[in-house]
Amino acid sequence: MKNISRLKDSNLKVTPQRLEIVKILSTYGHMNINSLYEALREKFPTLSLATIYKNIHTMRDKSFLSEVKIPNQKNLYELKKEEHSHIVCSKCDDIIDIELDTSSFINQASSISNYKLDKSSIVLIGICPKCATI
Amino acid sequence: MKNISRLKDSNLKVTPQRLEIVKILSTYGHMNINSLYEALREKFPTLSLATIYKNIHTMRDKSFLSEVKIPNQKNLYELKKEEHSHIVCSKCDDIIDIELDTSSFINQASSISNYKLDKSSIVLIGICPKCATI
DNA sequence: TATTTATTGGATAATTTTTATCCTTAAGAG
DNA sequence: CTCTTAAGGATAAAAATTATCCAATAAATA
Repeated sequence: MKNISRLKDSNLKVTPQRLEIVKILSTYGHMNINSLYEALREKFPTLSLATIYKNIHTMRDKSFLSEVKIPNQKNLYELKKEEHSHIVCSKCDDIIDIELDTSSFINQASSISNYKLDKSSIVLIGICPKCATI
Repeated sequence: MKNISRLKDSNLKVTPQRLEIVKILSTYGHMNINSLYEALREKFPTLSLATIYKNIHTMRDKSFLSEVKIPNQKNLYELKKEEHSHIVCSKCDDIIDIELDTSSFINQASSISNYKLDKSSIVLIGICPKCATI
């Protein structure tokens, strides 16, 4: 199965708990510690909170997942993929990924600041189509 | 004094502690709870941690300051000003403000996502000029 | 396949961070 | 100047995170 090799590729031992973390995160996209915990407990009722923290940390250290910081929300975690930005609805808090061309933006910032920029953490905030109709 | 009227304009009672918070934040720009606490204790050795949390919250609620989330850092707080982005050095963690033209960027994102976007939280990460020379 | 080693998971304690409570003090309206 | 309301300090309580210990297990290797 694909998730198994994904874990192995990152030098992470394959355990049922870890596979479930991957499964849940690929289903829901972004989750904070608590919702991840609750989702995991459905399959593993005895799973310890410490297990989540430990896994989140090792997975983050091995760049298997990344931490996402959204204004007014707890830290979220998502499976690593190509660099992308996030759009969040200020009404329903729904988050989507979006791939944007940031090059002109980063060039602009580089020349103004003289920093050598290589990464970005971009969150755009607004109203999603659903909430807009309500 | 200017800081007094700034507080009053936001319907915040003017206290010595609050004035010092404004002074420190306008000096250092961005601070997390702990460094703010330590800085405040120099002038008010008996200042309680609760005082900071209470003030940070009411000031945030009244849009007197804003919370800034930077990858791999604790929440930071800065005095409210025009919308701007942040650039952070991944070596020395130094943060600077930068005003960028985000309009084309936001337009791009709006048309792709169908969200009505009105705010952004943008952090660009790289190496600052100082660290680049070392 | 069996054995061994190193890592992981679970339980729990310890720390750290944040929030709540209570009472005294002080800002500022009237 | 007096009064009302909010703020500050001390502290407890709660929530979040990290650390520790040991049994269980993944997976390397014999």
